[in-house]
Amino acid sequence: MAVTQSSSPLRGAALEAWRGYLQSHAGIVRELDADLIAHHELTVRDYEVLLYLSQADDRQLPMSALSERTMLTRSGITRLVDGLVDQGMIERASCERDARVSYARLTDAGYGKLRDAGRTHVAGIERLFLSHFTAVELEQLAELLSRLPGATGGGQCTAGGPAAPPATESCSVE
Amino acid sequence: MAVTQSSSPLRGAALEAWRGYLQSHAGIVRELDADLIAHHELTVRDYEVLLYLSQADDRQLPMSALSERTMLTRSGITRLVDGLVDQGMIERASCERDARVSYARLTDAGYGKLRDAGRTHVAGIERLFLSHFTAVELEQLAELLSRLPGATGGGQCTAGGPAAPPATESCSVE
DNA sequence: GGATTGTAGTTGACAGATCAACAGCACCAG
DNA sequence: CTGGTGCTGTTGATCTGTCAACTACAATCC
Repeated sequence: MAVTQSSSPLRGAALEAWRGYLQSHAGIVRELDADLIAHHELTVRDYEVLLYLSQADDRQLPMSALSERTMLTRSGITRLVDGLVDQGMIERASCERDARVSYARLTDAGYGKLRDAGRTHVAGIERLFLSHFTAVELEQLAELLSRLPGATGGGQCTAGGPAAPPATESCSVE
Repeated sequence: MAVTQSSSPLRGAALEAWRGYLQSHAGIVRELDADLIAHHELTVRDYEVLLYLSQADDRQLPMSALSERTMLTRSGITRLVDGLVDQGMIERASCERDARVSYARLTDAGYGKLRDAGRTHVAGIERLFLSHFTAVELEQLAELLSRLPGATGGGQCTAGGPAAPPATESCSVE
């Protein structure tokens, strides 16, 4: 389990890897957020939600599915979606089969906004993250990061709803 | 520059790498935080601040130096430090040479708390992050992540204060 | 010296997210 | 069909951190 020396200080590559992991994340997310807000009045979180919806069947997803994908709390998602509903990008819909679930559905306006913002966002990701690596390195990185907790699969929708994840995902609307 | 195709959707390894990066970070930090709070009533941020102070000369650092290292705003650091002062882990000190700067100095109580919490925290980092990689892989990872913005060097103290970073850093008090 | 410019830190107002508690519904056991 | 258990989503209270504005001081230029 490699936890035998758990009380020894972190050293060398281990420390660098960990620090790099933490600090780069903070810096990149902050800048992506600033970019998206400046150009589209949209948060990275907002964008993420719109994106997930755009990839789902009928462009809708139960709240809890959004919660899992975004790593937010259910209550966090409720409030985030509230905001997007106020802006007209999302509308709520009820589920016929299970009256507990409430779908968040992407509106046409939301889809349009997502397309616009997507250009900015993908450009940002490439500039701040992808452009620093070669294709081979990206594969290495993907493989390494996939072993970490939370990164596995992304989590399916546990509700019996029709929210089967599409086979090929993308990070901007195509 | 590799930004020529900036409007194309992210695919394959690029997408996996990026998703893994985001999701693993959220999951790991959340769990580390829960661990530390449960066992020591301390946030990861709190821990980070105490750690940086413990590594500095005289166990003190100007607020802005803390701000750079933690990737927090100056105002964020003010409030975080306020909390740690209330808990008696940090005390404020003024600078003789520059009346604008205010040092945060680690108290003995804070140092003790840091030592205790360090065991939990390092164990958590090893369990959630390090244990998934070999030594060679950690070197690769460190090298790859070091290219990302925000991960470079960690930033020195811009104030003329005596806060020269130590040559060998560690991630827990030794 | 005196004015200008820039830096360090704090504060008020606010956004973002969490936790705990709750209401409504599904489902299984009896 | 009735009761218990568990899941979904929302709400109130709270916390954390940001932004913008401000004070106080330093440094530079005239």
